[in-house]
Amino acid sequence: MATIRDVAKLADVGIGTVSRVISGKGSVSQKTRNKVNGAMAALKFIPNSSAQSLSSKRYNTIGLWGTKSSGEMSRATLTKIERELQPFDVSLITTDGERNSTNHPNASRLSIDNLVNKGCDGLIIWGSDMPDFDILQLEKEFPNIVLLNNKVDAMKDKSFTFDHYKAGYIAGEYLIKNGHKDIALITGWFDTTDANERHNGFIDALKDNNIFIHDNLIYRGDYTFKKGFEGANYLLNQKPSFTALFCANDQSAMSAISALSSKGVNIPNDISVLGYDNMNISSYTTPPLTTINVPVQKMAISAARKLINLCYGAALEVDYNFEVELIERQSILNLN
Amino acid sequence: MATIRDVAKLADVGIGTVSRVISGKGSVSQKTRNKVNGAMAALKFIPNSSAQSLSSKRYNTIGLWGTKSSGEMSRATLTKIERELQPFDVSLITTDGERNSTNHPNASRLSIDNLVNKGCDGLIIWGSDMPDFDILQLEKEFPNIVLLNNKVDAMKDKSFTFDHYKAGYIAGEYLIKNGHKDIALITGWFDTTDANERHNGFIDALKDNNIFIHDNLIYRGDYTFKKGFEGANYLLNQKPSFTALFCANDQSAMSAISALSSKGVNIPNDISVLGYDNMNISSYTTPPLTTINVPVQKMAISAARKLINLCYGAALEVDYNFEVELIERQSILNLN
DNA sequence: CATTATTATGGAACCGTTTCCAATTATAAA
DNA sequence: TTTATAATTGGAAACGGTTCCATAATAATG
Repeated sequence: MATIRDVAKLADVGIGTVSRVISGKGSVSQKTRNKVNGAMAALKFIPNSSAQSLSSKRYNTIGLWGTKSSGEMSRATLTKIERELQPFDVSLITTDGERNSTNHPNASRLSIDNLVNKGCDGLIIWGSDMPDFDILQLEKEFPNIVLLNNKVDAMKDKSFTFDHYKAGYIAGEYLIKNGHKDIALITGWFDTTDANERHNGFIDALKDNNIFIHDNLIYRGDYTFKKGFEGANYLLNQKPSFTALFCANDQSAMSAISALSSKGVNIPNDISVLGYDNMNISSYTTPPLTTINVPVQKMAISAARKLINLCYGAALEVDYNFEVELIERQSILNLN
Repeated sequence: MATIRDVAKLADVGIGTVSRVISGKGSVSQKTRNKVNGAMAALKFIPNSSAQSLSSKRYNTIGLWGTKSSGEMSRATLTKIERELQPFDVSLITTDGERNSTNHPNASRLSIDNLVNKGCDGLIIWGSDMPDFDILQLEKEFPNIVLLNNKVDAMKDKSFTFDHYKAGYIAGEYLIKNGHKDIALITGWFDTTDANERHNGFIDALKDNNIFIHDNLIYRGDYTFKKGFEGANYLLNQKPSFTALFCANDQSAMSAISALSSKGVNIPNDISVLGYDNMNISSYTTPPLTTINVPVQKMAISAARKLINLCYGAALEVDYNFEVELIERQSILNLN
């Protein structure tokens, strides 16, 4: 591997000059620049990134921290983020982060420290698996962080999320508007603010219309296909019966549809199903799923841009307003 | 940030000793070791990774190269790989790689070089989007590479894939065994050996039973939901009619089912659908999809292990035999 | 043409490790 | 006790860049 000194020797200039040509900073005459570029090409010179980082304290890398439960952490979204970073020659390190637990009360912070110590200029924290307190603490020590699909009030300009309460409310309203009164629920976990707000929004919408969900008709799921399937089977055996089912995400909705259909239930004629997320699959369930569109990818893009801004100072357009929207397809029957 | 010299001073030892304590290599008396550990803790010392890489030429990072078309490059598989790396304190850099095209005849190689120059000890190349010739060339310059879901004959010990031909053959045989003679196809792209072998295996199985697919019943897809949907609609309007449809992957199968169902076609009574991949979703389509299980995650794990072995010498158990298996669910009708 | 401001340039010093060798100390053998 | 051997230890040199400062070359000014 050729070093900057080899290049300097071949081009018959000083190492400082070579460095200036590489970085584009400082002034170099056109003539010398050409010489240097020629030498670099001849030697197939590639700057050593460790040496660059060591002396410049810039890593050209950003970290992404998220846990399994950020299930939406789909490859597609990662790709969107990578695309934003590419023009700045920044790459992405991903982690399979850990959330805190009783055994490991510090797990999330530790897995983040690992990432940071690896050397990254900034961090995207995906999802709400890290307690607000820890986030604020982290930000003090390492300010280049950005939250994706989570919000901390003291960090408004670094939070990229949308109104989960409103989303839940819209979902509830929609079912009511379509004449449903007997409603069942397959929930997700309740350990994130997101999940709670969404749930509250939904319940409030019903409440505002004097509709209440019977306890028997709430099934505690976990966003997986599996629980959606089991949940639907469970609910089918409950009293009272119901005409509409709201699922915490599209995955559970899809598997719920599958479970119901296999029991001879027709969707939406017998039971309507409403999803949440608007994943790719949801256009292709049978029948196509009516769901709430969550603009994850847009949020991801803005989060990435904000982080680039924080880390490298580039002034990029960043959006903070992400609208939730109900996507009507064919899994809801209008009872009116 | 404390440096190794700060630690040395506080512990009243030489920097070499500190380094030896950090790496665990070389001999240090227990007494000194304790002193040093104490000093490191007191100073919250964290070794600077750039400096380590610069002087040791070890990056503790491996790169993953794959393109969009490696659609299976799901988050779940990434996580499996990360899990294998974690014990070695190695992290994963992902790229949204580019395949070669007429405009960019060297795109794949360039995007790989970018990754390598970033500093990684090894590389996983996912899918068959890079021409064999380029792979062999790359291996000469950078031998720490491993192929996932692809095979190059001269690199048997670095190739982690399974017999795509056999998989295709099994698929074909299964349809025949179930009495199907009028068969339609939604294919993927044909620009990878995988895809071709799978296709050939399927066709050969039919051929061996004197069954031939009518040209009208082959729809050229691209593994997306979209094309699966369009393909199914297209095929429905073709003559001759068919009783079974084989899709190049589960995504197209799922959307094909959706398209067919929405036209009033009953699966499997009117038309049977066979998928390929055994993705998570395929248990939860309506009806659940019969499909070919492709052991991507197992392959990924072994690929990661082999790479760790190449890069860091650790002797890990590595598997090269990945069995394909037909998963019977409810999307195929037995006509016999 | 002399003087001043501006642009170019070379290279030492530094970033924070690892590695190696020489020197020292401890241990075992004689 | 002496000598040979092994275990520890310190620190210079090296890894390959960036940065800054002193100096040289060039351009602008009066």
